Amino acid sequence: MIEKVIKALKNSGYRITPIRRALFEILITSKKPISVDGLIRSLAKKGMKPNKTTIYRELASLKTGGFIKEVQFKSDCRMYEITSLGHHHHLVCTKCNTIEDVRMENDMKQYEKKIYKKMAFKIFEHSLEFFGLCRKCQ
Amino acid sequence: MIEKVIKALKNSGYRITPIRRALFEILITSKKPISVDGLIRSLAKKGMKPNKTTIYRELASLKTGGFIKEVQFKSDCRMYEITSLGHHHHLVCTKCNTIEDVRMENDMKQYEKKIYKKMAFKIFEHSLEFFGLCRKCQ
DNA sequence: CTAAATGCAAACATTTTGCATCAGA
DNA sequence: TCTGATGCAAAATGTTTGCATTTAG
Repeated sequence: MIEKVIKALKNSGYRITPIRRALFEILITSKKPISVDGLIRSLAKKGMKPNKTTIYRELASLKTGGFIKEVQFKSDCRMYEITSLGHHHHLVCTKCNTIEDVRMENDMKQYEKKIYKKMAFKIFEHSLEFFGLCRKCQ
Repeated sequence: MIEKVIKALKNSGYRITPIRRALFEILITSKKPISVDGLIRSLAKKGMKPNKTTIYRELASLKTGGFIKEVQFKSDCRMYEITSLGHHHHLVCTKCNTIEDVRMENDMKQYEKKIYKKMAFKIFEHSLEFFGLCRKCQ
């Protein structure tokens, strides 16, 4: 998994620096959106203390390259997830703040078609987040 | 419409100041989410030049009171809309940045039930935004 | 009259920019 | 070697706080 991403990065002209490799290890194993501070904490656990600026620049670059996706829940800070996890939605627990992914089979396709017919708005992308209580917090 | 809201505000103990009244006039006629800067621009057109702090405090207070709702699209700044418009979703044009509202009949209820069965996650709220091109920009 | 609303300055948090140095390929 | 990556300081942006003054009811 990680080596596949590394290869794709190389093909896109990115250099494989220790920080960048570590970032992807974190994003891949995290499996859920993670904030800049979360990334920096995870990097610290790996013994790396990169500058915040580096992380911001890195995330901007990887976003442009299509390797990561930015998501935003309510007023909270921006979070990032790796795109290779595929399209999905988020379950945000309003008590413990954990985030779970959820995949819906036929997704929103029929809704999007309906909307196009009704409003002539051509949809390319959507974001759907659910807020509530996770199993533990109920 | 505006007088109905004013009455509700009074009942909740809010004072009806010129700024507050103007804010609601703007939120009601706008019919779509509007940013702090947008609000300040609209107020300026009405000849009012309130401090930004006032607007932030006002929005925080009205949000707590349940009169307005905060929405956030991608990396863009926070936007606000009046809650009395009812639950709906947004169509965000990625070219001209205009926002349209869209209402979906049976909404997401069946999805939310499915998710509860599958993941034991109890949903209270959701936010759904579509990104694409509006009629004019296609 | 009195608590709520406002303005102003300053603090705070997050993100971005400029520039010099470093290092992957 | 040479350009992309990094660190550091400073700036820019968006939002909040403390405190004195004003004002709606």
